[in-house]
Amino acid sequence: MTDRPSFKARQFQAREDAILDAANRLLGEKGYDLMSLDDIAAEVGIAKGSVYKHFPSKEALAAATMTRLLNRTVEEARGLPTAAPAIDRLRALLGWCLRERMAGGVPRLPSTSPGLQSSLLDHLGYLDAMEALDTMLTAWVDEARADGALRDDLPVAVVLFTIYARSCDPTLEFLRAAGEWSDDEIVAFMVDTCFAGIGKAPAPAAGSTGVEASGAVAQLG
Amino acid sequence: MTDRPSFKARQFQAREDAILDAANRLLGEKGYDLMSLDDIAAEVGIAKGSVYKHFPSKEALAAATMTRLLNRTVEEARGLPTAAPAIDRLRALLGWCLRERMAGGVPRLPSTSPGLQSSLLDHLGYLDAMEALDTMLTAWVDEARADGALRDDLPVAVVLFTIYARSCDPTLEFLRAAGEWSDDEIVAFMVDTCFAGIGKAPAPAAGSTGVEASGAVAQLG
DNA sequence: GTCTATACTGAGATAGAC
DNA sequence: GTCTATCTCAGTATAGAC
Repeated sequence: MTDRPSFKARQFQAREDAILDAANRLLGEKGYDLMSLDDIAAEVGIAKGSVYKHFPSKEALAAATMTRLLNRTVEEARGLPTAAPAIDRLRALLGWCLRERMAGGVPRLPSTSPGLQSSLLDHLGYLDAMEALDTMLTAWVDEARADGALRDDLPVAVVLFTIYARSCDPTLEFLRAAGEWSDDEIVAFMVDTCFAGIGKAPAPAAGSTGVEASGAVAQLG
Repeated sequence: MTDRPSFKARQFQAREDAILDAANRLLGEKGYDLMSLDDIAAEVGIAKGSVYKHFPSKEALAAATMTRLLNRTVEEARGLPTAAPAIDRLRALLGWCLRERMAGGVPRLPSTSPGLQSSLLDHLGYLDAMEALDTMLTAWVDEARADGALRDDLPVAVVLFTIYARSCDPTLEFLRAAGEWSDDEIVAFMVDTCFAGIGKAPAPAAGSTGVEASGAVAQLG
Protein backbone atom coordinates (compact mmCIF):
# COMPACT_ATOMS: atom_id res chain seq x y z
CA MET A 1 0.00 0.00 0.00
CA THR A 2 2.77 2.41 0.85
CA ASP A 3 5.05 1.59 -2.07
CA ARG A 4 7.12 4.60 -2.80
CA PRO A 5 6.17 5.96 -6.19
CA SER A 6 8.34 5.04 -9.15
CA PHE A 7 10.69 7.51 -10.72
CA LYS A 8 8.34 8.14 -13.61
CA ALA A 9 5.42 8.67 -11.30
CA ARG A 10 7.34 11.23 -9.30
CA GLN A 11 8.40 12.96 -12.48
CA PHE A 12 4.80 13.06 -13.56
CA GLN A 13 3.77 14.56 -10.26
CA ALA A 14 6.54 17.13 -10.41
CA ARG A 15 5.39 18.20 -13.84
CA GLU A 16 1.83 18.49 -12.63
CA ASP A 17 2.99 20.75 -9.84
CA ALA A 18 4.87 22.85 -12.35
CA ILE A 19 1.71 23.19 -14.42
CA LEU A 20 -0.22 24.28 -11.34
CA ASP A 21 2.51 26.76 -10.44
CA ALA A 22 2.37 28.27 -13.91
CA ALA A 23 -1.42 28.38 -13.88
CA ASN A 24 -1.37 30.02 -10.48
CA ARG A 25 1.01 32.72 -11.62
CA LEU A 26 -0.72 33.33 -14.94
CA LEU A 27 -4.19 33.42 -13.39
CA GLY A 28 -2.94 36.13 -11.10
CA GLU A 29 -1.24 38.02 -13.88
CA LYS A 30 -3.80 37.81 -16.69
CA GLY A 31 -6.96 36.35 -15.29
CA TYR A 32 -8.79 33.25 -16.44
CA ASP A 33 -9.88 34.06 -19.95
CA LEU A 34 -6.69 35.83 -20.98
CA MET A 35 -4.58 32.94 -19.80
CA SER A 36 -4.04 30.50 -22.68
CA LEU A 37 -2.84 26.93 -22.56
CA ASP A 38 -0.06 27.99 -24.90
CA ASP A 39 1.16 30.31 -22.15
CA ILE A 40 1.08 27.50 -19.64
CA ALA A 41 2.84 25.03 -21.89
CA ALA A 42 5.50 27.57 -22.81
CA GLU A 43 6.17 28.46 -19.20
CA VAL A 44 6.47 24.84 -18.11
CA GLY A 45 8.39 23.92 -21.22
CA ILE A 46 6.13 21.13 -22.45
CA ALA A 47 3.76 20.69 -25.37
CA LYS A 48 0.25 22.03 -25.13
CA GLY A 49 -1.24 18.63 -25.78
CA SER A 50 0.58 17.20 -22.80
CA VAL A 51 -1.34 19.42 -20.45
CA TYR A 52 -4.43 17.41 -21.29
CA LYS A 53 -2.82 14.29 -19.88
CA HIS A 54 -2.98 16.01 -16.51
CA PHE A 55 -6.19 18.00 -16.72
CA PRO A 56 -9.16 17.29 -18.99
CA SER A 57 -9.91 20.93 -19.70
CA LYS A 58 -8.82 24.48 -19.05
CA GLU A 59 -11.63 24.90 -16.55
CA ALA A 60 -10.57 21.80 -14.65
CA LEU A 61 -7.01 23.08 -14.51
CA ALA A 62 -8.17 26.41 -13.16
CA ALA A 63 -10.38 24.70 -10.61
CA ALA A 64 -7.50 22.52 -9.44
CA THR A 65 -5.33 25.61 -9.11
CA MET A 66 -7.89 27.45 -7.04
CA THR A 67 -8.43 24.39 -4.89
CA ARG A 68 -4.74 24.03 -4.13
CA LEU A 69 -4.57 27.67 -3.19
CA LEU A 70 -7.62 27.42 -0.97
CA ASN A 71 -6.20 24.36 0.75
CA ARG A 72 -2.98 26.21 1.44
CA THR A 73 -4.98 29.00 2.98
CA VAL A 74 -6.79 26.54 5.21
CA GLU A 75 -3.45 25.03 6.15
CA GLU A 76 -2.04 28.45 6.99
CA ALA A 77 -5.11 29.23 9.08
CA ARG A 78 -4.79 25.94 10.98
CA GLY A 79 -1.14 26.72 11.66
CA LEU A 80 -1.79 30.02 13.38
CA PRO A 81 -1.30 29.92 17.16
CA THR A 82 -4.60 29.09 18.77
CA ALA A 83 -3.47 30.89 21.89
CA ALA A 84 -3.61 34.24 20.09
CA PRO A 85 -6.86 36.23 20.22
CA ALA A 86 -9.21 35.48 17.32
CA ILE A 87 -8.98 39.04 16.05
CA ASP A 88 -5.23 38.69 15.69
CA ARG A 89 -5.62 35.44 13.81
CA LEU A 90 -8.04 37.11 11.40
CA ARG A 91 -5.60 39.96 10.84
CA ALA A 92 -2.71 37.60 10.40
CA LEU A 93 -4.52 35.51 7.85
CA LEU A 94 -5.51 38.53 5.80
CA GLY A 95 -1.92 39.75 5.95
CA TRP A 96 -0.70 36.35 4.80
CA CYS A 97 -3.06 36.39 1.81
CA LEU A 98 -1.85 39.82 0.79
CA ARG A 99 1.78 38.84 1.08
CA GLU A 100 1.10 35.73 -0.99
CA ARG A 101 -0.40 37.92 -3.67
CA MET A 102 2.68 40.11 -3.67
CA ALA A 103 4.99 37.16 -3.88
CA GLY A 104 3.47 35.01 -6.55
CA GLY A 105 0.43 36.52 -8.06
CA VAL A 106 -2.73 34.99 -6.75
CA PRO A 107 -5.82 34.33 -8.86
CA ARG A 108 -8.56 36.89 -8.47
CA LEU A 109 -12.02 36.03 -7.25
CA PRO A 110 -14.02 33.43 -9.15
CA SER A 111 -16.67 36.08 -9.67
CA THR A 112 -14.53 37.73 -12.31
CA SER A 113 -15.24 34.88 -14.68
CA PRO A 114 -18.77 33.50 -14.78
CA GLY A 115 -17.76 30.48 -16.82
CA LEU A 116 -15.20 29.43 -14.28
CA GLN A 117 -17.57 29.88 -11.39
CA SER A 118 -19.90 27.12 -12.50
CA SER A 119 -16.95 24.84 -13.03
CA LEU A 120 -15.78 25.43 -9.49
CA LEU A 121 -19.09 24.32 -8.09
CA ASP A 122 -18.60 20.96 -9.81
CA HIS A 123 -15.18 20.59 -8.26
CA LEU A 124 -15.76 18.74 -5.04
CA GLY A 125 -12.38 19.50 -3.52
CA TYR A 126 -13.00 23.20 -3.98
CA LEU A 127 -16.30 23.09 -2.18
CA ASP A 128 -14.82 21.08 0.66
CA ALA A 129 -11.95 23.50 1.14
CA MET A 130 -14.32 26.43 0.90
CA GLU A 131 -16.58 25.01 3.55
CA ALA A 132 -13.66 24.23 5.83
CA LEU A 133 -12.37 27.78 5.57
CA ASP A 134 -15.81 29.27 6.00
CA THR A 135 -16.51 27.21 9.11
CA MET A 136 -13.21 28.12 10.69
CA LEU A 137 -13.44 31.82 9.95
CA THR A 138 -17.02 32.02 11.11
CA ALA A 139 -15.91 30.58 14.43
CA TRP A 140 -13.09 33.10 14.64
CA VAL A 141 -15.46 35.96 13.96
CA ASP A 142 -17.82 34.74 16.66
CA GLU A 143 -14.94 34.46 19.04
CA ALA A 144 -13.55 37.90 18.20
CA ARG A 145 -17.00 39.30 18.74
CA ALA A 146 -17.30 37.72 22.11
CA ASP A 147 -13.93 39.28 22.95
CA GLY A 148 -15.36 42.68 22.07
CA ALA A 149 -12.87 43.13 19.24
CA LEU A 150 -15.40 43.12 16.41
CA ARG A 151 -18.61 45.05 15.93
CA ASP A 152 -21.64 43.01 16.84
CA ASP A 153 -24.11 45.20 14.97
CA LEU A 154 -23.04 43.74 11.62
CA PRO A 155 -24.13 40.38 10.22
CA VAL A 156 -21.33 37.82 10.24
CA ALA A 157 -21.55 37.56 6.45
CA VAL A 158 -20.78 41.25 6.05
CA VAL A 159 -17.68 40.90 8.20
CA LEU A 160 -16.48 37.78 6.42
CA PHE A 161 -17.05 39.04 2.90
CA THR A 162 -15.39 42.33 3.75
CA ILE A 163 -12.25 40.51 4.83
CA TYR A 164 -12.45 38.15 1.90
CA ALA A 165 -12.83 41.04 -0.55
CA ARG A 166 -9.90 42.89 0.99
CA SER A 167 -7.69 39.91 0.32
CA CYS A 168 -8.37 40.30 -3.40
CA ASP A 169 -8.53 44.09 -3.41
CA PRO A 170 -6.76 45.86 -6.33
CA THR A 171 -5.73 48.60 -3.91
CA LEU A 172 -2.65 46.47 -3.41
CA GLU A 173 -1.51 46.86 -7.01
CA PHE A 174 -2.34 50.54 -7.07
CA LEU A 175 -0.33 51.31 -3.96
CA ARG A 176 2.49 49.20 -5.24
CA ALA A 177 2.48 51.02 -8.57
CA ALA A 178 2.72 54.32 -6.73
CA GLY A 179 6.08 53.09 -5.48
CA GLU A 180 6.08 55.14 -2.31
CA TRP A 181 5.73 52.41 0.26
CA SER A 182 7.33 49.10 1.10
CA ASP A 183 5.40 45.88 0.74
CA ASP A 184 5.11 45.56 4.50
CA GLU A 185 3.70 49.06 4.80
CA ILE A 186 1.13 48.36 2.11
CA VAL A 187 0.00 45.18 3.85
CA ALA A 188 -0.25 47.05 7.12
CA PHE A 189 -2.32 49.81 5.51
CA MET A 190 -4.73 47.37 3.96
CA VAL A 191 -5.23 45.17 6.98
CA ASP A 192 -5.56 48.18 9.22
CA THR A 193 -8.11 50.03 7.07
CA CYS A 194 -10.13 46.86 6.69
CA PHE A 195 -10.53 46.38 10.41
CA ALA A 196 -10.36 49.94 11.69
CA GLY A 197 -11.79 51.77 8.66
CA ILE A 198 -10.61 55.07 7.24
CA GLY A 199 -12.72 57.27 9.49
CA LYS A 200 -11.24 58.63 12.66
CA ALA A 201 -12.57 56.93 15.76
CA PRO A 202 -13.57 59.38 18.45
CA ALA A 203 -11.11 59.62 21.37
CA PRO A 204 -9.88 56.03 21.86
CA ALA A 205 -9.39 55.07 25.47
CA ALA A 206 -5.80 53.95 26.04
CA GLY A 207 -5.11 50.20 25.89
CA SER A 208 -8.70 49.10 26.00
CA THR A 209 -9.77 46.62 23.30
CA GLY A 210 -6.68 45.88 21.26
CA VAL A 211 -7.79 47.75 18.16
CA GLU A 212 -4.70 49.90 18.45
CA ALA A 213 -1.25 49.00 17.13
CA SER A 214 -3.09 47.27 14.36
CA GLY A 215 -0.48 47.37 11.64
CA ALA A 216 2.15 45.43 13.50
CA VAL A 217 -0.16 42.56 14.32
CA ALA A 218 -0.49 41.73 10.63
CA GLN A 219 3.02 40.26 10.81
CA LEU A 220 1.97 37.77 13.44
CA GLY A 221 1.81 34.63 11.27
CA MET B 1 -23.49 76.96 -35.51
CA THR B 2 -26.39 75.83 -33.38
CA ASP B 3 -28.43 74.13 -36.13
CA ARG B 4 -30.50 71.49 -34.53
CA PRO B 5 -29.37 68.11 -35.76
CA SER B 6 -31.29 66.46 -38.57
CA PHE B 7 -33.59 63.56 -37.94
CA LYS B 8 -31.07 61.07 -39.25
CA ALA B 9 -28.33 62.53 -37.12
CA ARG B 10 -30.46 62.24 -34.00
CA GLN B 11 -31.36 58.70 -34.90
CA PHE B 12 -27.68 57.95 -35.31
CA GLN B 13 -26.93 59.45 -31.94
CA ALA B 14 -29.75 57.53 -30.30
CA ARG B 15 -28.37 54.31 -31.70
CA GLU B 16 -24.94 55.13 -30.43
CA ASP B 17 -26.36 55.68 -26.97
CA ALA B 18 -28.11 52.34 -27.20
CA ILE B 19 -24.82 50.70 -28.10
CA LEU B 20 -23.15 52.31 -25.11
CA ASP B 21 -26.00 51.24 -22.85
CA ALA B 22 -25.66 47.66 -24.01
CA ALA B 23 -21.89 47.74 -23.65
CA ASN B 24 -22.23 49.17 -20.16
CA ARG B 25 -24.59 46.45 -19.08
CA LEU B 26 -22.64 43.63 -20.69
CA LEU B 27 -19.31 44.84 -19.37
CA GLY B 28 -20.81 44.70 -15.91
CA GLU B 29 -22.32 41.30 -16.47
CA LYS B 30 -19.56 39.45 -18.31
CA GLY B 31 -16.46 41.62 -18.27
CA TYR B 32 -14.47 42.87 -21.21
CA ASP B 33 -13.17 39.74 -22.86
CA LEU B 34 -16.32 37.68 -22.45
CA MET B 35 -18.43 40.43 -23.96
CA SER B 36 -18.67 39.88 -27.71
CA LEU B 37 -19.83 42.29 -30.39
CA ASP B 38 -22.44 39.71 -31.29
CA ASP B 39 -23.92 40.20 -27.85
CA ILE B 40 -23.95 43.95 -28.29
CA ALA B 41 -25.47 43.84 -31.76
CA ALA B 42 -28.11 41.37 -30.64
CA GLU B 43 -29.07 43.44 -27.63
CA VAL B 44 -29.33 46.67 -29.62
CA GLY B 45 -31.02 44.90 -32.51
CA ILE B 46 -28.60 45.92 -35.26
CA ALA B 47 -26.03 44.14 -37.39
CA LYS B 48 -22.62 43.50 -35.96
CA GLY B 49 -20.94 45.34 -38.81
CA SER B 50 -22.91 48.48 -38.04
CA VAL B 51 -21.22 48.79 -34.68
CA TYR B 52 -18.02 49.61 -36.53
CA LYS B 53 -19.66 52.70 -38.05
CA HIS B 54 -19.81 54.06 -34.51
CA PHE B 55 -16.64 52.71 -32.94
CA PRO B 56 -13.50 51.61 -34.77
CA SER B 57 -12.81 48.67 -32.48
CA LYS B 58 -14.01 46.77 -29.47
CA GLU B 59 -11.42 48.46 -27.31
CA ALA B 60 -12.52 51.89 -28.44
CA LEU B 61 -16.12 51.01 -27.63
CA ALA B 62 -15.16 49.84 -24.19
CA ALA B 63 -13.07 52.94 -23.60
CA ALA B 64 -15.97 55.17 -24.64
CA THR B 65 -18.26 53.27 -22.30
CA MET B 66 -15.91 53.67 -19.36
CA THR B 67 -15.43 57.34 -20.17
CA ARG B 68 -19.16 58.01 -20.19
CA LEU B 69 -19.51 56.27 -16.87
CA LEU B 70 -16.65 58.20 -15.36
CA ASN B 71 -18.08 61.47 -16.61
CA ARG B 72 -21.41 60.63 -15.02
CA THR B 73 -19.65 60.01 -11.76
CA VAL B 74 -17.93 63.38 -11.99
CA GLU B 75 -21.29 64.95 -12.77
CA GLU B 76 -22.88 63.25 -9.78
CA ALA B 77 -20.02 64.42 -7.58
CA ARG B 78 -20.38 68.00 -8.80
CA GLY B 79 -24.09 67.87 -8.09
CA LEU B 80 -23.71 66.99 -4.43
CA PRO B 81 -24.52 69.86 -2.05
CA THR B 82 -21.32 71.75 -1.34
CA ALA B 83 -22.79 72.86 1.95
CA ALA B 84 -22.63 69.29 3.28
CA PRO B 85 -19.49 68.17 5.12
CA ALA B 86 -16.89 66.61 2.86
CA ILE B 87 -17.13 63.28 4.67
CA ASP B 88 -20.84 63.10 3.86
CA ARG B 89 -20.16 63.85 0.22
CA LEU B 90 -17.61 61.04 0.09
CA ARG B 91 -20.09 58.66 1.67
CA ALA B 92 -22.86 59.78 -0.64
CA LEU B 93 -20.74 59.32 -3.74
CA LEU B 94 -19.71 55.81 -2.73
CA GLY B 95 -23.35 55.01 -2.03
CA TRP B 96 -24.33 56.33 -5.44
CA CYS B 97 -21.73 54.15 -7.17
CA LEU B 98 -22.98 51.06 -5.37
CA ARG B 99 -26.59 51.81 -6.21
CA GLU B 100 -25.62 52.34 -9.85
CA ARG B 101 -23.99 48.94 -9.85
CA MET B 102 -27.13 47.38 -8.45
CA ALA B 103 -29.32 49.07 -11.00
CA GLY B 104 -27.48 48.58 -14.25
CA GLY B 105 -24.38 46.57 -13.85
CA VAL B 106 -21.28 48.68 -13.89
CA PRO B 107 -18.04 47.66 -15.55
CA ARG B 108 -15.40 46.40 -13.19
CA LEU B 109 -12.04 47.98 -12.74
CA PRO B 110 -9.83 48.39 -15.80
CA SER B 111 -7.23 46.38 -13.97
CA THR B 112 -9.18 43.20 -14.65
CA SER B 113 -8.20 43.34 -18.31
CA PRO B 114 -4.62 44.33 -19.14
CA GLY B 115 -5.37 44.75 -22.84
CA LEU B 116 -8.12 47.23 -22.14
CA GLN B 117 -6.01 49.16 -19.72
CA SER B 118 -3.50 50.28 -22.33
CA SER B 119 -6.35 51.29 -24.61
CA LEU B 120 -7.81 53.49 -21.90
CA LEU B 121 -4.59 55.38 -21.54
CA ASP B 122 -4.80 56.33 -25.21
CA HIS B 123 -8.32 57.60 -24.72
CA LEU B 124 -7.92 61.27 -23.90
CA GLY B 125 -11.42 61.76 -22.59
CA TYR B 126 -10.91 58.99 -20.08
CA LEU B 127 -7.75 60.51 -18.70
CA ASP B 128 -9.39 63.92 -18.43
CA ALA B 129 -12.37 62.55 -16.54
CA MET B 130 -10.09 60.51 -14.32
CA GLU B 131 -8.00 63.50 -13.44
CA ALA B 132 -11.06 65.62 -12.76
CA LEU B 133 -12.45 63.02 -10.38
CA ASP B 134 -9.13 62.48 -8.69
CA THR B 135 -8.61 66.19 -8.13
CA MET B 136 -12.06 66.66 -6.69
CA LEU B 137 -11.92 63.66 -4.37
CA THR B 138 -8.44 64.53 -3.16
CA ALA B 139 -9.77 67.94 -2.15
CA TRP B 140 -12.69 66.31 -0.36
CA VAL B 141 -10.39 64.00 1.54
CA ASP B 142 -8.21 66.92 2.59
CA GLU B 143 -11.30 68.77 3.72
CA ALA B 144 -12.71 65.82 5.62
CA ARG B 145 -9.37 65.43 7.32
CA ALA B 146 -9.32 69.03 8.38
CA ASP B 147 -12.79 68.48 9.82
CA GLY B 148 -11.41 65.62 11.89
CA ALA B 149 -13.69 63.12 10.18
CA LEU B 150 -10.94 61.09 8.52
CA ARG B 151 -7.76 59.57 9.90
CA ASP B 152 -4.75 61.73 9.21
CA ASP B 153 -2.23 58.98 9.85
CA LEU B 154 -2.95 57.39 6.48
CA PRO B 155 -1.63 58.60 3.12
CA VAL B 156 -4.31 60.20 0.98
CA ALA B 157 -3.76 57.55 -1.69
CA VAL B 158 -4.63 54.80 0.75
CA VAL B 159 -7.89 56.49 1.64
CA LEU B 160 -8.81 57.20 -1.98
CA PHE B 161 -8.02 53.73 -3.29
CA THR B 162 -9.84 52.14 -0.40
CA ILE B 163 -12.98 54.04 -1.32
CA TYR B 164 -12.47 53.38 -5.01
CA ALA B 165 -11.98 49.68 -4.41
CA ARG B 166 -15.10 49.48 -2.26
CA SER B 167 -17.14 50.89 -5.13
CA CYS B 168 -16.16 47.85 -7.22
CA ASP B 169 -16.15 45.35 -4.38
CA PRO B 170 -17.73 41.95 -5.10
CA THR B 171 -19.06 41.89 -1.55
CA LEU B 172 -22.10 43.55 -3.08
CA GLU B 173 -22.94 40.56 -5.25
CA PHE B 174 -22.25 38.10 -2.46
CA LEU B 175 -24.52 39.85 0.00
CA ARG B 176 -27.15 40.18 -2.67
CA ALA B 177 -26.92 36.49 -3.49
CA ALA B 178 -27.46 35.67 0.17
CA GLY B 179 -30.86 37.31 -0.21
CA GLU B 180 -31.20 38.31 3.41
CA TRP B 181 -30.97 42.07 3.08
CA SER B 182 -32.51 44.82 1.02
CA ASP B 183 -30.42 46.74 -1.48
CA ASP B 184 -30.43 49.78 0.78
CA GLU B 185 -29.20 47.75 3.72
CA ILE B 186 -26.38 46.30 1.66
CA VAL B 187 -25.28 49.74 0.50
CA ALA B 188 -25.38 50.97 4.07
CA PHE B 189 -23.29 48.01 5.26
CA MET B 190 -20.67 48.54 2.61
CA VAL B 191 -20.34 52.29 3.00
CA ASP B 192 -20.32 51.97 6.74
CA THR B 193 -17.69 49.26 6.94
CA CYS B 194 -15.50 51.15 4.48
CA PHE B 195 -15.41 54.28 6.61
CA ALA B 196 -15.82 52.86 10.08
CA GLY B 197 -14.21 49.44 9.58
CA ILE B 198 -15.39 46.17 11.03
CA GLY B 199 -13.54 46.49 14.33
CA LYS B 200 -15.35 47.86 17.31
CA ALA B 201 -14.20 51.36 18.24
CA PRO B 202 -13.53 51.66 21.94
CA ALA B 203 -16.20 53.51 23.89
CA PRO B 204 -17.34 56.24 21.49
CA ALA B 205 -18.11 59.56 23.15
CA ALA B 206 -21.69 60.59 22.35
CA GLY B 207 -22.18 62.95 19.39
CA SER B 208 -18.55 63.82 18.95
CA THR B 209 -17.20 63.63 15.43
CA GLY B 210 -20.01 62.50 13.19
CA VAL B 211 -18.72 58.99 12.61
CA GLU B 212 -21.94 57.65 14.07
CA ALA B 213 -25.22 57.19 12.21
CA SER B 214 -23.08 56.32 9.26
CA GLY B 215 -25.42 54.09 7.28
CA ALA B 216 -28.17 56.61 6.84
CA VAL B 217 -25.89 59.27 5.43
CA ALA B 218 -25.20 57.12 2.39
CA GLN B 219 -28.66 58.07 1.14
CA LEU B 220 -27.78 61.74 1.09
CA GLY B 221 -27.29 62.18 -2.73
C1' DG C 1 -25.34 53.88 -43.05
C1' DT C 2 -27.15 49.50 -42.66
C1' DC C 3 -27.34 45.00 -43.98
C1' DT C 4 -25.33 40.02 -45.35
C1' DA C 5 -21.43 37.44 -46.19
C1' DT C 6 -16.71 36.43 -45.47
C1' DA C 7 -11.70 36.68 -44.37
C1' DC C 8 -8.58 36.04 -40.63
C1' DT C 9 -6.90 34.99 -36.14
C1' DG C 10 -6.30 32.90 -31.58
C1' DA C 11 -7.29 29.32 -28.66
C1' DG C 12 -9.38 24.94 -26.78
C1' DA C 13 -9.29 20.37 -27.73
C1' DT C 14 -8.06 15.92 -30.33
C1' DA C 15 -5.45 12.36 -33.37
C1' DG C 16 -1.68 9.72 -34.38
C1' DA C 17 3.42 8.84 -34.59
C1' DC C 18 7.06 7.48 -31.47
C1' DG D 1 3.17 10.08 -21.93
C1' DT D 2 5.02 13.30 -24.82
C1' DC D 3 5.45 15.24 -29.04
C1' DT D 4 3.73 17.46 -33.73
C1' DA D 5 0.01 18.41 -36.53
C1' DT D 6 -4.69 19.29 -37.12
C1' DC D 7 -9.64 20.14 -36.27
C1' DT D 8 -13.19 23.29 -34.77
C1' DC D 9 -15.20 27.17 -33.37
C1' DA D 10 -15.90 31.77 -31.57
C1' DG D 11 -15.01 36.29 -32.28
C1' DT D 12 -12.89 40.59 -34.42
C1' DA D 13 -12.82 43.00 -38.29
C1' DT D 14 -13.68 43.98 -43.33
C1' DA D 15 -15.98 43.89 -48.15
C1' DG D 16 -19.56 44.67 -51.03
C1' DA D 17 -24.62 45.01 -52.20
C1' DC D 18 -28.42 48.21 -51.52
